[in-house]
Amino acid sequence: MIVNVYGVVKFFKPPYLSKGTDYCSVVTIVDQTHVKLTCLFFSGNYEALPMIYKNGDIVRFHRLKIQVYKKETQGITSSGFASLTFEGTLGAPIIPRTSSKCFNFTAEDHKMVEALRVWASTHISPSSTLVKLCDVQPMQYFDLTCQLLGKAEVDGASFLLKVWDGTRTPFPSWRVLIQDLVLEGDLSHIHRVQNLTIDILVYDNHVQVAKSLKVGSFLRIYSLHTKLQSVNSENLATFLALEFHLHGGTSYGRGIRVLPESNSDVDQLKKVLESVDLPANQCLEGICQSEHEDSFSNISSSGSVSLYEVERCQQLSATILTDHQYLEKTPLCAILKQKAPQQYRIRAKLRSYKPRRLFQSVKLYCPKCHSLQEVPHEGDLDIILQEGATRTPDSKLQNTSLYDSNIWTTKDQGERKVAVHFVKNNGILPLSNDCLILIEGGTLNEICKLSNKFHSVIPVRSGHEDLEVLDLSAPFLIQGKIHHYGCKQCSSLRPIQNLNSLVDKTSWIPSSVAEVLGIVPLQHVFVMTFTLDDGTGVLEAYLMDSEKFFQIPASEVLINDGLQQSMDMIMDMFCPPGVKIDAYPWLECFIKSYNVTSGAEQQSCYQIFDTTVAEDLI
DNA sequence: GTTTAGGATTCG
Repeated sequence: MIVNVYGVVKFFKPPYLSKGTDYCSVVTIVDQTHVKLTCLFFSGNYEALPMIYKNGDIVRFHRLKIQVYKKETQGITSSGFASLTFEGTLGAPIIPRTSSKCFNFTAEDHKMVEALRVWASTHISPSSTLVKLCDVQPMQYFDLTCQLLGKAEVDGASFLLKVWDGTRTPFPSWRVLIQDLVLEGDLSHIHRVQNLTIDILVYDNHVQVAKSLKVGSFLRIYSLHTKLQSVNSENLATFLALEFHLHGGTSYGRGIRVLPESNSDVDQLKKVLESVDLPANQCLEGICQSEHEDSFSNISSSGSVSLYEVERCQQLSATILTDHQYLEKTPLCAILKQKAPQQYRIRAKLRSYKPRRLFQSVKLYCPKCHSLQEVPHEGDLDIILQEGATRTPDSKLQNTSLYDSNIWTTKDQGERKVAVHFVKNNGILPLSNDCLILIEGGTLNEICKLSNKFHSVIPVRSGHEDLEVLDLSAPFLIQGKIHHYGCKQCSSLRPIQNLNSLVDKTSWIPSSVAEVLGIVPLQHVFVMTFTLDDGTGVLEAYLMDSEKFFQIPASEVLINDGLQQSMDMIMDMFCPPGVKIDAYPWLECFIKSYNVTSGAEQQSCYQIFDTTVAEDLI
């Protein structure tokens, strides 16, 4: 059949040249019925395809043909196809984007767009992939709204785009080597804002599009990939740089789209770009970085270098203090002679550190009793869960006002019973990604699979009067891959029915869940010993950090390859392998001394505080 | 009124 249909865009691929004769765009829409429809659009005319800029946009398709492909209903362009697209933001002006010269738009249509906006505002998650450069993380895919400042051919398969959005990346952008004179753009402007520009390499099918872009135009680049790389330079041992890649293909909507000047996001971007305080920015941050700017070596640096900037370069430090900047530096030899407790600002190099393996440095810390314990291994966890699974789910504890229950009996596993209790929100079951489930008798493998589907999982067992949290050797709450643990000494477990006291039963904030269940949550921390050397003496200081020092959450590092890579690169930057200590970077640290008594002997020990990796200078 | 693509991340 041929239909006219309204919907909210849930997914889309911006128009791209197909292998046939036409441009192609794939769009998935959804509406109040929660039914999704994936549509394929073809046209020899780029403008004739729906002008979708982001998920959440509202569309109206006319003369859409409905067909079946692989047992799924799909929409496809039929002759006379036409579309209208509207911004999805509540309250935004209702202005149709279309290439149609004439179309009907009644008061009823107006109401339809508004109704879809209202529905989308609570049912479609706001586009989390739209990220400013200051918020990009290493190893991330995101959509970038930016202005094109320069472009250059690199080779047949890749092309360089230099863009900015007025904010500064947490790590300096890599600089792609290009031949002199191939960079198209206002070179002096690019030089002026170089600390705010990033280099993006686009590959394969995107090269043709990139070539045709006009410098100065506003772009949205979809599914741009970041990667953190350690780079060797002549005057610094190593530093970290963020690479930006637009890989070949169109998976996940990878592509580039030019945004019209009338677009509201472009409007906002322009305001940000105009308010960028160039002279101040350049003076404070430009100099150190320009040392390793290779693609600009052909551009003469104008103006003189102030003393302040020179000093800043000489002081180049891989860590900085987050407080106590007023303190004078103390040489290590002086600290070693003094009695604890004291506080010092020091400047030293990291001669070595322990443990060498990352997973050995992550521990669980109780902020109440200050005890430290190991993160349970997967194998141990499986055993703990299996022990918890020996009791048979008690049918009296199923289907309460708090949850709906279901029981499964496994085959060929001794008739093991698994009970899953789905926690309701005001008597109604939420969508699975908002839903907390309680599971009795599940294996680690089953729990992991369920935690991918559901917001949160709590392993439980049947008690006398209520379900109970398992022994605190097991995580009391599992969210995605993150396991939340509680302190055995400090917690006094309360019944599961206490979850009823949480008003919003869809957000499941770990600290709130812990509180109502009487659990004192443990914190994931890095625990490491740094051997610091400033040439006057050597001192061992320990570091305990949840995410302030490395700016990497210890709770996630063991389950995230990208974070592990970042962590390894930071440590390699502090302590570059195969390099003499002279070439190591300086670390500026704040340390506290304290006394430890063991038997009759008293010893001074040291801990690093209020210090963080200097992202802007490494 | 053919074909293209038919959502589902990477060579770099």
